[in-house]
Amino acid sequence: MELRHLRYFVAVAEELNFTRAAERLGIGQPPLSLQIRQLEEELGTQLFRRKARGVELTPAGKLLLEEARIILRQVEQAETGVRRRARGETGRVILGSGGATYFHPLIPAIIREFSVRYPDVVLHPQASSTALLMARLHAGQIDAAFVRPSVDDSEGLALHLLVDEPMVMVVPKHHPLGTKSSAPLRSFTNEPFILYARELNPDYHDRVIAACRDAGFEPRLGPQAPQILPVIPMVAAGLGVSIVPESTRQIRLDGVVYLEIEGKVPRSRISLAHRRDDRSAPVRNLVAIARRVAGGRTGAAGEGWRGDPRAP
Amino acid sequence: MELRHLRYFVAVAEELNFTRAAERLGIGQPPLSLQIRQLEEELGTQLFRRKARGVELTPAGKLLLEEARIILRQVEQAETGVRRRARGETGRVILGSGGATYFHPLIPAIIREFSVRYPDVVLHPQASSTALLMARLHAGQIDAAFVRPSVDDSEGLALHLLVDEPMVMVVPKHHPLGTKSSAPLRSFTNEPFILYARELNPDYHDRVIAACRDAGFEPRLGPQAPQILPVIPMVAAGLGVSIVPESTRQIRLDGVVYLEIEGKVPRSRISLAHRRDDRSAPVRNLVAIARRVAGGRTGAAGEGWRGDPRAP
DNA sequence: ATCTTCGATATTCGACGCGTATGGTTGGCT
DNA sequence: AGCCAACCATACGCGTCGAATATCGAAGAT
Repeated sequence: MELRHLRYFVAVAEELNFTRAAERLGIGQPPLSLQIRQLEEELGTQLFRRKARGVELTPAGKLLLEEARIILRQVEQAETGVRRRARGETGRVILGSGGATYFHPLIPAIIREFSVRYPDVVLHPQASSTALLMARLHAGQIDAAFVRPSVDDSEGLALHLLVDEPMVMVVPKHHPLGTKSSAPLRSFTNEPFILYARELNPDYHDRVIAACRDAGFEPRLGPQAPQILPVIPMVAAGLGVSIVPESTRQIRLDGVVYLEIEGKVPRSRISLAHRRDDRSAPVRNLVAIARRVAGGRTGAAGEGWRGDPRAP
Repeated sequence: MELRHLRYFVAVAEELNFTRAAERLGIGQPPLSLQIRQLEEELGTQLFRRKARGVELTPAGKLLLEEARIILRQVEQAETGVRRRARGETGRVILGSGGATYFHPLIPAIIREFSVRYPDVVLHPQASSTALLMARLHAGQIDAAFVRPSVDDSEGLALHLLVDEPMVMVVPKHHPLGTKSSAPLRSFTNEPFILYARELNPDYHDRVIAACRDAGFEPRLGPQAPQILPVIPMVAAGLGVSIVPESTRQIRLDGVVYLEIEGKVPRSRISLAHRRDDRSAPVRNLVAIARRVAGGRTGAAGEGWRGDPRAP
């Protein structure tokens, strides 16, 4: 049996007239008669009772009409379903977010935009550390992730630069610098410097150290934080000072003060990472939307997420 | 899209190898490749990712695999469903029963046998009077009925004789005849004779009267009963005497006594009636089973349902 | 580097679905 | 009663499409 048989059968069953059904199908009446006859022979039973004026359905024909309609509808739904899946309009994206990237307004904006454009793609957000996310990406456990990457192209992963934001100093409220709104980085000489654990993101760690050396001092290492985010409450607790991406200023924790860095400003990038060989349409769409929402800010020397307080 | 595409697709998706799938389908590999390509073009997307060693499903392919399996299963079920319906193994029969026919053991035996043989045919039993059942048959409200018919072939209805049973006399317990086990019909001379209303089954009525005249007397008409069945309690109530089909002896009502008729014994027939133009398979099957269960008793001069107490 | 595996391509053949022409039956109209 | 119109079945030629055979090409495996 082929779908043609069912399509023809439904047409005849609805018209109860071979000639009209054939016209509706855009074929001649004789081939239609033949196809119906074939169907009847294959099923071993009459489907229509041929009367002088048109035809009528036999009980078996009535049953087949119900079934055929269901099948044809299902085929149609399968077609559009597959097409939509291919366009990335349905499906699932497990989306990681690390390094406190979700505090940058661009990230929720991207996610919001994607959800609006692709409401039938189920997003599974997952917050973790950049290093863990990279590993899970490789392992196929997640599909994409917002990260502050160490290298621009780790094996097999594609990275799309979205943000390049300046970092800011963060000190306890009652720190001598607490009344200022900016300071040179070297003000941190001899201050206990809270850092993101090196194992989890060597690049970030090293860039911070390098920034200090650039500013002319060797940071006095204080306690380590497992992620960027916990650095803030640790500073609030008076365990030391640190520098963090400007977007974490969103965390208006009582007890901490953010200062813009005078002089050469270290910067931190946010990229969207996914497997390079992942041709999945939803991920492609996510990347496209991310780049679009990031807009002009995607350049290698991209701006911060707002009025760029960068040094000359 | 045709079912062929789906069948081929599922084979490839299951084997993940065009060559093996083609073997399984009993076709060559090149045509299989072509059909899959056609399907992909129609859907506007790749369904397989061709790798050096075999192929793998794309996300759209995975979705289509699920859908295709469902569709193919549904097509199969539709086929077998239609075949079964055509054989009368599924469906519905509205089955009337009139004239107290259901007290003849053959009737429940037929119904039981039919239910066992065709467990998926839903039987809707309906007890009524013979005349009403005939009308409903004509109107298509019921499909078949056990009746004690007046004529052997009313317009458009086919009748299959199942039973030809003797009638017996029924008298109140304290009637002078109440101690006997048989009597001549003329013992009813001058007794009030309870009869089934003539309008509802003229034939039955007339045959009873004729039997009395044969026996040499004119029955003295007593009260009328709307159906055969209520005759028995009316006799028990002392309203008169009557004759009833032997099978109603099953009703062992306190206060009535049944007597075999000596001499020429009037008889009553049970037939299975259905519309002559009704080719519905379940009805055909019901007729076949009824004739089989009725066995040798179907002859025009068929026996009673047990040891035939017929006059010579 | 060579061989093997496996899918793609090219070409021919055959079957089947479709169109045109025609026949046959039945119900309705005059 | 007879003719006509409606409508399905049959007959036959044509074109398309699906399948088989032969061959190629790419990518792992040894």
